[in-house]
Formats: sequence, structure tokens, C-alpha cells
Amino acid sequence: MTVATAVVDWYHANRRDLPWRRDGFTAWGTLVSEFMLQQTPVSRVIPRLEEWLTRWPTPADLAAVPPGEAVRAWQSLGYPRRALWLHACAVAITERHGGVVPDDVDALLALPGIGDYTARAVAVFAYGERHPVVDTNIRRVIARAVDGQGEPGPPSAKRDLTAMEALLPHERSAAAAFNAGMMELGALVCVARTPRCEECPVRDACAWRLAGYPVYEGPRKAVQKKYEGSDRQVRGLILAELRASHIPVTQAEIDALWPDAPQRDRALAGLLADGLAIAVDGGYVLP
DNA sequence: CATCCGTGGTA
DNA sequence: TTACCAAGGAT
Repeated sequence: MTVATAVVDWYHANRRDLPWRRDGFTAWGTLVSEFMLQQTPVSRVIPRLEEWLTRWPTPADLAAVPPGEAVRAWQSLGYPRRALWLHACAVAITERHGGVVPDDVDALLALPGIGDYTARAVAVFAYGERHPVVDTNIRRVIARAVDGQGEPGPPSAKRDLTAMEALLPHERSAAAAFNAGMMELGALVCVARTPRCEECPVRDACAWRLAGYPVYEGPRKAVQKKYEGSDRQVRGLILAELRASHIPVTQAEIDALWPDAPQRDRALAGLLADGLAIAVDGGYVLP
């Protein structure tokens, strides 16, 4: 049995019942879910996703409201620029693609907020196209099972896609199941901290296991800066105030949110530059 | 290629 | 408590 077959069989027996895997889930739903899942865990995405798709069941529905409504409905999913990009995406799909989510990777890549991962994920999971998909889970599984390393090195789109392509089944539905299965394997079994190798469908072929689990010696990932006291935190505080208010938030109210004036000004300027806030008479509002 | 961009859960 | 981690993308 090949690695691909083992992963596909395991996936069919162990896949979680997630909203975006339901029968009849739309391509638009897939696109929204992929935006939300960019760096945000599944458990936090599910409730927001249901709300969004109930309120905006098609791209045209979202495109018809101001972008600030998207930012507000994003709530605390984090990285709120994604809400802005998703709204811009809905506008572009409505204007350029007749309201239909494209199935072509290059057309998807041309949309705001869609990069290499999301473009392929939509083409594969919404439309069943045959492409390799590479996300953080798959990079880790390949690093271990194929390369015999405990952690993936720095991302390299060409190398990662080549590695995935080499394993990808030819038949479209099998290829889609393999992509999903590799992601699910990385999410449930081949996890970052304490992998559950005894449950792994490819343990007998895993290069990392066969090599005796060598400790990773390559370049370390850049450490994420502390959130407490960061510009990100201040931006978050200001944006939460804008989301909560339906009238302009005054400069005085913003001043009360954070004591360090230069940092506060920097955060507000950043929000304005990103289009997450706009200055109006009497203060600041969502776009 | 490195850095910036939120927020919350977990070991 | 701190540090790491989570279906990335833009610049």
C-alpha cells in the first residue's frame, strides 16, 4: 500500500465532521472558511462561519454592505485585515466573475487576501481540481515522514509544492482526499508538540521514526513577539472600541484606551493606513 | 527573505 | 507564568 493510499484510507475513516465538509457546502462557504482559518483555530472559526454564511450566503450579499460590517462581524477572530480583504474579495468576485467564486488557481490568486495556500485550497476543496495543497500541517508531515526531520525548515513554495506533487494521486477525487487527509493527519496525529505516532497510518514508512526521532537542528522559526504591550494589542483595543460603537469614537475616548501616546498614535495611524478605521467629523468609525 | 498583522487555548 | 501554537498573506 502506498503512502497516499494509507493517508486516504485513514482520512475516510477518521475525518472530523466539519461544516465545510458537509454535502452541498458552497464554494463561497469554502472561501469564507479558508479566510477565517488563516491562523485561527477550527474551534473558534465554526460559530463565526455559521453566522457569516447565514447573513451573507453569496459574495453579492457581502459586497452589498459596507466593509465595516464585515470587520464588525469578524468579532475577535484576529487579524481583522482578513475581514477587509474578504469583503474586497466579495466585491471583486461580484464585479469580475459574475458573483461566482472562480475555480482557477490564477484567477483566485489575483483576488485580495488570497495567496498560494488559499487559492489551491478553494480550487481543490470547493471544485475538486487536482493541485497540490501545502499548509503548515502538510509541511510538518512531509518534513517528518519524507525528509526525516522533526520540524519543517523555512517555507519554500517551490520545494514544498514539488514534494507534495510527488505524492499526489492522479485521480481527482483521490488527490483531493489526499490533500485533506494530509492536513487532517497533521492536525490530529502528526501534531507539532507531541505527535501520536502510535496512531499514525504511515508510521511504518515514516523517515523521522525510522531515523530514531532525531532532534531538529535546522534554523529556528522566528519567535513571535509578545502580545502584551505590543502595537498589535493597542490596535486591537482601538478596533474593539470602533466595533462596539455605532457613532464616531472620539479622540478623547481613544486616548483613554492606552497611556503611551506615541504608541497609541502609531496604532491609530496603522489602522487608518490599513483602511480598518476612517476619520470623520467628531472622531473615528469603521469603514 | 524578514517582519508585521490578533486573539485565545494549552502544556 | 511564559512560550508555543493555530487550514497565511502582504509588503
